[in-house]
Amino acid sequence: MKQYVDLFKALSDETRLRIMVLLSEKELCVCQIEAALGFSQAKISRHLTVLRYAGLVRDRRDGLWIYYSLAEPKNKVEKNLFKCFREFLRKEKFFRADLVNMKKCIAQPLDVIVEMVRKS
Amino acid sequence: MKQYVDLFKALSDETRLRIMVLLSEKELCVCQIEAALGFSQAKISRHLTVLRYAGLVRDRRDGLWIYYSLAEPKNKVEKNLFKCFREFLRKEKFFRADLVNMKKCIAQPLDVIVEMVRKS
DNA sequence: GTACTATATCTGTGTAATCGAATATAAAGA
DNA sequence: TCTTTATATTCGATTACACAGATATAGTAC
Repeated sequence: MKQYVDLFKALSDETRLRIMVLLSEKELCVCQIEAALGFSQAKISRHLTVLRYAGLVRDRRDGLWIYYSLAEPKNKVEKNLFKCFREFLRKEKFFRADLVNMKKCIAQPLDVIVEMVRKS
Repeated sequence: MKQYVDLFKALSDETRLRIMVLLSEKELCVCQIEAALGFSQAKISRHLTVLRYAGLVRDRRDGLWIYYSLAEPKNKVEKNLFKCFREFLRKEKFFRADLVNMKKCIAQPLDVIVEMVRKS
């Protein structure tokens, strides 16, 4: 029971929904998500922790960079939700805008992205 | 965007999840939900208001009694979620227990249910 | 009209979630 | 070892949510 409540609670926040749509497209490192959404490092990191705790995403370290991606769905509800992200939510205009912005960001190397984010 | 956040927020509470599973089985009036879950009238009513505001349920008045049922899904995400309730969540043991209890309750006439609920 | 009843809403209170700003951690390179 | 850097966590303040108990509303019956 708590498992499902936590699942929906993790998704009941705008920032986390936007992160989930981005990750359903592609594995991303924290600074790339930061740049794509234009939020502070602390904010992104905190929300990633919530998603990780709910078992929706997993992380992989590569030196200083930490990459996040969608986790394997643990049940049929999660499987269906992931399908919703990949097939339906990404088509909504606000999420499309995030994806376009993300594509633009990740075209640049990581250290350039970080510098860009720090500036603003 | 807010539409989807509200959708998941409405589902991120144990009482509301349990109500949704009950309603995905059958239209029910407030006192029947009250009896099936064993919560106070005010608590059930408050949560039904949240679900109604999120557009997940609709109500129908019949004299003094007000019946609730699942609303028509407004998009593919809702459609998929309703399918999750009907096909997957109802098979989990805690939700099964609610359904069994609900069946037992609704076998009695409404006024008997109300009397029963008031006693405890 | 009054009395009654099923449901909705308000009020006050405790708890949990979110935020920005500051600080801590862990890996890399010198 | 010392410095730098990407990410995580803590702190204090604010806001949102859930609850019980009391009250209001809207229908029924007389």
